[in-house]
Amino acid sequence: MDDKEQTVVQSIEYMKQHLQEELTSEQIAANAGYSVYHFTRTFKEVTGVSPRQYLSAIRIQKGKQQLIDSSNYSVLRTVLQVGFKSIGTFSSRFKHNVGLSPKQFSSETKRLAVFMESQTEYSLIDRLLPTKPTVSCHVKVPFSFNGIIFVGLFRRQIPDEAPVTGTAITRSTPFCTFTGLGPGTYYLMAAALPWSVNIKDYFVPDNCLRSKYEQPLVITEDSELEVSLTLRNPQPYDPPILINLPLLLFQKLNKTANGKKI
DNA sequence: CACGAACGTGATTGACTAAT
DNA sequence: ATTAGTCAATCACGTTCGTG
Repeated sequence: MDDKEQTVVQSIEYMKQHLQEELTSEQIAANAGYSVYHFTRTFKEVTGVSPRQYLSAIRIQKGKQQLIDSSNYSVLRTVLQVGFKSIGTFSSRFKHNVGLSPKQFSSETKRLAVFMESQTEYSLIDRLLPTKPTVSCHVKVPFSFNGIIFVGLFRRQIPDEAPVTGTAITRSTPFCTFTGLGPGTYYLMAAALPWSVNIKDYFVPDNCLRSKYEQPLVITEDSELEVSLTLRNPQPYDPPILINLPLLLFQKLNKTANGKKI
């Protein structure tokens, strides 16, 4: 790790240790010993997102952990431990990020985990319509990996909301094609969830292999892009994965089953 | 190249209300 | 509890420029 990365990793630790408090970028920057201006730049350079976005993401991620861990469910307690001051804000942010409200998340998680486990031999092949624009993606997977690989196109550089489009693949067919995209700028990211004994790994997947295409993908009406992703080990400065991968898979399979276009 | 400062603009926040 | 909406204050992003 170079100096920048170390600074950022330290700051992330600082954020995690002070989650309950109000934190401004100013404080975080001061802790790192830089001005807000320079710190924000450095932080974004390393993580791809602003300190603020990152902090929000950590809060929601911690919330997910709490909701999975705690046997006695209480949104209010979670909210306070995670640094939100109003239940309403937490609830709506959580829903936006995770796709389920805190309560639903808490109650549906086990069911979704069972569903995930049942997907060892699934096939999810999108019909290849020749409609431009298209983005074809090949994923390089380590030989040792055994699990399910999620690939998606996101609006933001952090997977904190459902992808514009996404799919799941396996090592045996490590490629996919996205079609029917509107013009715009997208970020291509992948996460590889190994089969796990701990359901937390499915819902708070911060130790999974991942990959992000370095450049933003600028899609115009007749784009035909071909890109390649290489899965790598997680880095300590990687932004949390807030989206609910099992849920997205579940929803996608349901749509497919209904014969609807994805 | 590493860093700091100023500033306008747009985004985010959390406190509301209110309906479900 | 959740969701949706409003709203004012705050915050931070990006840009531009300055310094050594």
